[in-house]
Amino acid sequence: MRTRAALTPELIIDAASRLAATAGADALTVRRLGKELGCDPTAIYRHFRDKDEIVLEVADRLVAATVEALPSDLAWRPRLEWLARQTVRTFVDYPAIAPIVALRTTRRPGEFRTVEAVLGALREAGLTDEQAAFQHLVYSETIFSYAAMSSAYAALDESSRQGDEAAWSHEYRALPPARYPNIAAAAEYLAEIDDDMVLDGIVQALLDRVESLASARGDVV
Amino acid sequence: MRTRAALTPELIIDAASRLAATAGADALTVRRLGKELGCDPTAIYRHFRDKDEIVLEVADRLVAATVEALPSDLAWRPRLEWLARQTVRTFVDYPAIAPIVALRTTRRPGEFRTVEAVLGALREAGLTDEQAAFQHLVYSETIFSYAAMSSAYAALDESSRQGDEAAWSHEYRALPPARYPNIAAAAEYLAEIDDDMVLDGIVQALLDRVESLASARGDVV
DNA sequence: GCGTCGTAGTCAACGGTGTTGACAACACAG
DNA sequence: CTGTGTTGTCAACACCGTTGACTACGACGC
Repeated sequence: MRTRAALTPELIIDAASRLAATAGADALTVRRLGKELGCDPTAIYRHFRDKDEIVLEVADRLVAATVEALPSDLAWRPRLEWLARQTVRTFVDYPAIAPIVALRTTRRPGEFRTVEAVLGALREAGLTDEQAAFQHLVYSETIFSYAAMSSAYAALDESSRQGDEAAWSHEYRALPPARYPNIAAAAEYLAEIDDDMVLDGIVQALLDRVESLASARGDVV
Repeated sequence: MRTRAALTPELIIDAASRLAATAGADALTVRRLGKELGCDPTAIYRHFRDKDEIVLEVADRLVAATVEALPSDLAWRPRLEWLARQTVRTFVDYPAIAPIVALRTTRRPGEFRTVEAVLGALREAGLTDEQAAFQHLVYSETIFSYAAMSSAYAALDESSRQGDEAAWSHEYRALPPARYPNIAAAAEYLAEIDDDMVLDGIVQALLDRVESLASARGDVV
């Protein structure tokens, strides 16, 4: 049974990436990985200590691909806007690894380069090194968490998602206005807001704050 | 075996809440729930269709308790700041249900009252109904995602968490400055930023934006 | 060329998860 | 007193990540 090419970390990560790209947050399992590679599932443990290590590797690959595609000819603000949108898109496309990327530090090249890029944009905006360090964390934790949540939401089964959307368009409108006056006033608008608009709103708030910090500093100097 | 009080949805949710309050994201399992109640795990399925329904119920109870504790004598801005902090705290205390609350609409009383409270604060700030609807989503999605991520992070095993903290204080400082000039400039500050500060930074950015929208509107009128 | 040795793959198994279907025991209505 | 329907029990299913024993292979020293 030596016809198949020998297993390598490279091959395993490739297969894991393919699985993670398929729908469903639980698409990436060791048993499926074995089937995809045409070997016994436990053979994988000869090359990786545990599943976590595989997921971190796939994660960093995605992060690296994202920052690599970052257009360098943009000003700092559209650059960070692009990065936020692309991050959410990548997370939604790879639901199996999204939660891991969001809360773990991979400590791998892709992450280093992303941190470097974000810090660069913030310093370009005119922040001090200390401000840049802080706003970097504010920006990336916010975007990462939001992307992870979007991803998890997109990976929900159809029925749960439909229920959630119906809530905004129907149930919230049907609440008694006497007890919920604010909802009554806002209900007609709530149903029309989609995810992209919310992300835009978040990014705008974060980057407005960066601009105001930068200009305040500019005034002092 | 009828000495034990008969099972009710109420009793089950109580037990589930107790389990969810213990450490670990996977503290709440059907089998443990059975043990806690002193009955066979599958008896629970006589009262709830599946585990998801239980988790949603526990989740809404927490949301309700949070909004109930909201001090009403605060101005709109400190009120939203309090709500954000308390939400994160609750999520961290109940790691088992945090991811669910963050991305699902529970469509239950606790959620309604929270939405009502946030919308009320935003309208008080001076936003139009449409702006309030939009900023409500921006605020709550951001806070919920961030809280869910904090919760998941807090529920990590000690070793992973230590690795992550060591990354900021050691590995990022050890990167070659030639290739990572921005990280080199910011490294000394990165290690000193803690989670509370980041949350403050996020909330500040969001609410500054609300204020600027409100004052822009005030100018026009 | 032969023996040895480490390693990569296989296999069975463990303990865990949510969930289902058959069965029994009870409370209650007629 | 006899159904009847609800409620708890039990065994089982199909998964999950992971471990330990076993085996077959390639490479190396002599």
